[in-house]
Order: sequence, then structure tokens, then C-alpha cells
Amino acid sequence: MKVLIVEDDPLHRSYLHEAVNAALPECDTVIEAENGTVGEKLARDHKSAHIVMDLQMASRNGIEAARTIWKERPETRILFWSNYSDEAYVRGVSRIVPDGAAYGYVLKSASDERLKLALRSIFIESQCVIDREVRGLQQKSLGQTNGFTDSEYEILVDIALGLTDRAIAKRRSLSLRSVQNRLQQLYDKLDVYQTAGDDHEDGRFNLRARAVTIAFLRKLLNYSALERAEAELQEWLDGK
Amino acid sequence: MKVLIVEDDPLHRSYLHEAVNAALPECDTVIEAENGTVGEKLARDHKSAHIVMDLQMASRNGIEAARTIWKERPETRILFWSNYSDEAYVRGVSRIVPDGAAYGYVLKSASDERLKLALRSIFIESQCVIDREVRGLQQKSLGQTNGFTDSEYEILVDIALGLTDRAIAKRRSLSLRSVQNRLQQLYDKLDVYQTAGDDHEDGRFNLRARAVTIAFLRKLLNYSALERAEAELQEWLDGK
DNA sequence: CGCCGTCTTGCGTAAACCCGCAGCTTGTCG
DNA sequence: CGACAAGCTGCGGGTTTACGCAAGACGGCG
Repeated sequence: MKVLIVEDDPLHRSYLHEAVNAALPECDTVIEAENGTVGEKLARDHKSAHIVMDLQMASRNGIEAARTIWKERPETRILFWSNYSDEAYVRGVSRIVPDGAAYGYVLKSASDERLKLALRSIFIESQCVIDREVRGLQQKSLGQTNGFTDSEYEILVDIALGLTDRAIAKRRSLSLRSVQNRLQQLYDKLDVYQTAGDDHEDGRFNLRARAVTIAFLRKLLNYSALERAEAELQEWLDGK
Repeated sequence: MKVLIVEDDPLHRSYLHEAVNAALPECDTVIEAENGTVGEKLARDHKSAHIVMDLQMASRNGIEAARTIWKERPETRILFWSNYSDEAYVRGVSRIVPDGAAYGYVLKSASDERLKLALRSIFIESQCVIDREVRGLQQKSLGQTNGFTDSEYEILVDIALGLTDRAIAKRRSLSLRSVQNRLQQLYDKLDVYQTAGDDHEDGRFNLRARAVTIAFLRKLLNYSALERAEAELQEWLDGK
């Protein structure tokens, strides 16, 4: 059995290497990649079936890399090992995992035991392992309770990118008014009005900009999500 | 000599611990804190004069912690040890370092040698050590060439927070028109127009929102900067 | 001192945004 | 089938933005 480790940080990389050796005696080869780009290449070259992947890398982040890897070989087992459980990450991962694929999401703050257990569960038993904390987010985010619909999230991303209502309408094939409806919905859910100040007179917020800020502060958005969205946007723009 | 290490990640913490021991034989005690809050407390209790500090920690980030520590004891020597050289961080640090204080900014990607050298330079020689890469940013950001004035940065933050023109005017004691002037200046420098699409007809950007996005993508802003700005804003709001 | 560049402010306008109101289309359920 | 909720759309109008134009204010500099 071969395992591919994709991780920015040398310290974490060697820690992972050791953990893999300790948890998986049946593993005879461990390969390492220091960013997503190299990770993709190595995965392709070695036809890796077992990958441990960091999210948040400089050159090409874990979600991007995982997406192309899964596109080529959907049965690949990937364990995401991340510092954060931002909703943006969780949502990003959920969006790309193929049907029935075995994957995991473990936080770096987890204990050695948990990490090793996850390694065995995913790589040997083909079982999904999601950290409790992450799991919570996932439920909340997918269930509509207090969470955001895909369409709401979509429009959030669109205004975060800085599109006008009209542009959004064109992109999503909606009327102007519908876009604005969704925006209101979003403002509602994000409590933009509440923070907008009790006394309306003094200093109001720009709802659109404020919504993005709040989403950032709540980790609904983060740099990586923005980056991905921006790339998609450019793609769309190019495709006329 | 005592050294205080403030760092989230256990792996990095122990790495730092070793590095300090190796580089500073004259250091007899090393204390560790796993976040900014604890870091502040320990610094106070031990009257620490030598600190190695991570930026980007969950509970209270390095900039916040450093600010209060320097406020209490401005001659404290602090070495910032960070993963990133976002302009937002560099600017944040520059803003809080007291006159004549010795401090350093070294990236985690630097070699062992560089780290050890920096430790000795700062703690023994009281000399500032700024990584070349960070230095570059600093120059660019402070010199006006291609960089942003404080007033431009200020207004960038304000719209990122989601304030209206009117609110910004009130906060910064300016007229509405002046605020808008600065905004135009900002839009200019950020190249909002260029990205706004060559064909004006199709889909334009919302300049205000787009500016914030671009700033994020260029690391002029990041989560930590937003968080700090939001806290300041709340403070201002409370103070009527 | 007069000239000039930078910054501030006011006026006015076209566009974009926020949103209440109301008519339509769907899908679901009894 | 009728009722009802949820989403899309157009209309209308009040507010906010973006920005050209132009009149001061302030600070160097020859």
C-alpha cells in the first residue's frame, strides 16, 4: 500500500509521515508533496489511492487538488487534515466529494489517536470519518435550520465577488428582481439589519458590503473560497 | 535570560523551543503559551523581555497580544514568526511597534539558520531583523509607490466593514464628498475599473464590493485585519 | 509675494440598490 | 380538484453611489 501526503508545512509533513507509518504497518511507501500542484502530479503518476491532504496551501489549495484528483479517479480515498473547520471549507469539500467516495476530515488539533484511527478507518475500512466539530457544521449547513440554502450561498458569493445585481441576474439566469429577492433573504439570515444599528439615524451600514463582512467574520467565506469563486467567475467571463 | 514562546501549534511550539535552546545558551528558562490570551498573562506575570510570537492564533492573535504587551512594557523585544507575509499583517505590525523597539519578523519558511540568527540579533544585540520578503512589502506599503496611503487604507477598511459613505464621513470627520473622493482614489489604485470588464455593456462590477474583493485577493486585507477593524468599529459605535 | 499641486467641499445627475405591493407559475397535500 | 406555500417577475419610488465640474483652503518653492 502506498500513501501520498500533501502538506505545506515540513513539520506537519514529517509528523504525518510518522503517523502513517505507525498507524498503517501495511503501508510500504510514503510519498510527500509540498503543495497542491505537486500533489496532483504525484497522485497521477503513482495512481495514488490513498491521500492525506492539507487544505490551505499556497500554490494550489487542497480543495482544488482534491477536485482534479477525484475527477480523474473518483474512488481515491482522501483524508483532509486541516487547521480550521470554517464553514467555507466544509462546504467546499462537501461540494466536490464524489458519490460514495470514502473520505475524512480531521482537524490538526485532534489527538494522535484520532488521526491514526481515521487513517485506518478510511484507508483500510473505506469508511468516512468526519470530526465531530466539522460534522456539526456540515449538518447545520446542509439542513436548512439556521443554515444557508445553496441559492443563498450562491448569491452571497456573487456579491462577495463584487458583481452588480444585473450581472448576477445574467450569470444565474434570473430577473433583476429575483436577484434582489434573494439578497433580501440573505440579509435577513445574516442579521444585517440588527447590526445595522438600533438608531437608524446615525450611521447605517451598506447592506451589501456588510453582508460580505459578516459572512467573513462567521467563516462562511474565507480566502480560499473567494479565490475559487474568482477563478470560476473568470472562467464564466471568458466563456462570454 | 527568559524567553516566552506564544504559538498555537504544538509542533511549531516545540520546534521553537528547541531553536531557542540551540541559539541562546544564555537562556535558562523557556515558557510557552498556546494562544494570545495566555501569552499576555504570562508576559505580565513574568515581566518577559523576550518573546517569540506567532501571528494568527485562534483565541487572540499575535498583533492584539503584542499591542497590549508593548503598551505595558514598550522595551519588550518581540520576534514575530509567521506563516504569511500578507500586507495586512505587515501593516498591522508596523502600526503597533513602539518607537525604537527592537523586533523581528521572520517567516516560518525560513531556514533554521535564519531563525537562530534572528533570535540572537534581536534578543542579544537588540537589532531589528525583518525577512527580506517582508521588508519588500513594508517598503512598498509605506513608500507611496504603488502602495497605499494611510488614508486610502483607512477608507478601504471602512467600506470592507460595510459602512455607508455617510457613516464613514461621520467617523472620519469628513464631508460626504471627500469620502467619495477617497473612494475614487482607492478604486483607481486597485484597478477596479480594469477588471470591471472591457465591454462595459455586459456585466459591470459593483465598485465598492469589488474593491474589497480585490483587496482580499491581494492580501491587503485578511481575516485578522477585518476582525481587528470590526472590534475598533464596535468600540467607536459604543462611544456614540 | 504669486504660482502650483494636493486636499476638501458643495452642487447636480445618472445609475444602482433596497424593498413594498401584486400578479403568475409550480409543487405539494388533503 | 381546490387550497396553500414558495419562488419568480414587473412596477414604482425612496435612498445611496459614482463622479464631473468648480470653488476655496493649505503648503511649499522660486
